[in-house]
Amino acid sequence: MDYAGIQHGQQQHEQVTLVDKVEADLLSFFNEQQFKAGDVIPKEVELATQLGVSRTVVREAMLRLRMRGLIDSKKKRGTVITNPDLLSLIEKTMYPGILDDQTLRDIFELRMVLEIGMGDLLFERVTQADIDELYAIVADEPVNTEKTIFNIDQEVRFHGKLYDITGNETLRRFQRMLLPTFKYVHEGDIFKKPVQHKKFVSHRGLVDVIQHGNPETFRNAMRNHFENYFQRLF
Amino acid sequence: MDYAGIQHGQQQHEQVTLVDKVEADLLSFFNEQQFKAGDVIPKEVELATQLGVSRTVVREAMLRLRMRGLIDSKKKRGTVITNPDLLSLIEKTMYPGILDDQTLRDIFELRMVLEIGMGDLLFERVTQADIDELYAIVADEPVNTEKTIFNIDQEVRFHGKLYDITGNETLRRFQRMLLPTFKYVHEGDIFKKPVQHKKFVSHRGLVDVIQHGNPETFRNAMRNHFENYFQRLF
DNA sequence: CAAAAGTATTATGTTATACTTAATGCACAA
DNA sequence: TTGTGCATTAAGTATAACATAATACTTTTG
Repeated sequence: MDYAGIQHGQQQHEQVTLVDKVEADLLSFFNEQQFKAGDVIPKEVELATQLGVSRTVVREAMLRLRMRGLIDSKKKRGTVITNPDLLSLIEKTMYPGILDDQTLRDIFELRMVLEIGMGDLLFERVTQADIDELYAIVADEPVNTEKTIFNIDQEVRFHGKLYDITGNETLRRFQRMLLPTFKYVHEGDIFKKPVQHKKFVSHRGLVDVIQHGNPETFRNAMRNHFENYFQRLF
Repeated sequence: MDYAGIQHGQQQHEQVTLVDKVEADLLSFFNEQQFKAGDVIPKEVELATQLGVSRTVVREAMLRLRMRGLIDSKKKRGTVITNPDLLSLIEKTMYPGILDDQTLRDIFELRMVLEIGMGDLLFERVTQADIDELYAIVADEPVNTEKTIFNIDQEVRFHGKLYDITGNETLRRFQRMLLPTFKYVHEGDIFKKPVQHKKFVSHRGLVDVIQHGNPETFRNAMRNHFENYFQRLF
């Protein structure tokens, strides 16, 4: 594993700027002072003079911290430490227009990996009410003809419910985060050939497996459900 | 799904600041102009006058974009569009001290979901060289006694290699991102009972499956490999 | 005397300007 | 042709001043 040369931050050209240093300084300072959520930190000018830099630099560094959800600033009250919200940040970045095709493809794969692998969580936490809801969702679907019209909203509703059932909030956040890319993939031309919307295992089939099967049969069913995507990707 | 009230950005107090607007403006501008990686964007002063704001505001907005890996600035050359670096940002924020226990538990589950679900990618892209390398890694491991000493570095090497094999860069980044939490989980007391380090399926067993099995048998083997974790979580 | 209205203060948000630094390109010399 | 050096350019940094909004304080008024 060659991690050398990986640019970890925002500065791809080795330019360790003053703001970078101040950002790190502030972080270690907060750590030293054992600041916890809600605590007010010194005002910008104080930090600036104390660190021997201009207020501009301090502001830019704090802007980054604020962006990472580490602090929150209000007008007169000053700036306070907050609990970081890990994923909200990526959620914003994750809009597909700016992602290159390879990353989109990666994300699409990632989605399938998640849904195939979630079997155990699903079976551990699913309730009969959940299953009923899933049946209700698939009941809305058009009759299972050979090639049903692909309905993206149905798709999202169904698979979204699966994520809900896992009870894993982080997982659900990830799904919400990846969601925008799916529509894009379906509408775009990531796949060479158009996606066949004939499902090997239908949504209804998956619910049946959840009702009567076990994690292992679910994994296989979900894998089969994704068959045409896999064929296109590989 | 109730998305109302979700605080999406960095400004928790509804203060939509000028920088926020300019940030969004710049993004849509880049999108309009169909900028792709490598393209140079107008210089700060131009953008400032064009948008009718001060250079400072433009700079702060661009600082955020740079932080998100969307642009990269050099001294004379100006600022260019780059492929967004989705995850490096979180990687930095993801240090476990600030995550609550539930999130840590969620992340741990997520890891297992990923590794169980990655079977198909693995088999599609694994080479004999990869398998040899995996065998080399497990060869370093202590002899498989009933309760082997749990070696976190071995663990990381082995499972990290699996992520590498998938050839999915996004997936690998996720792993690197989640990595710090694993050590924390093992050292901390997330689990009620101490983790039994006896593996149901050993690392060597997994390699054997990769050599001779298929995605389905791999998923089951990996599930089994995680058995003691599952027992502890559920 | 207490509640409301108004005023002062304060810390962040924003603007403007000037200076510093490093990379690029061009010109001139070897 | 090659290489050195200077001018130029655009980002990085610094400073000062004003705008804005939230808080604290004071005054008015019932």
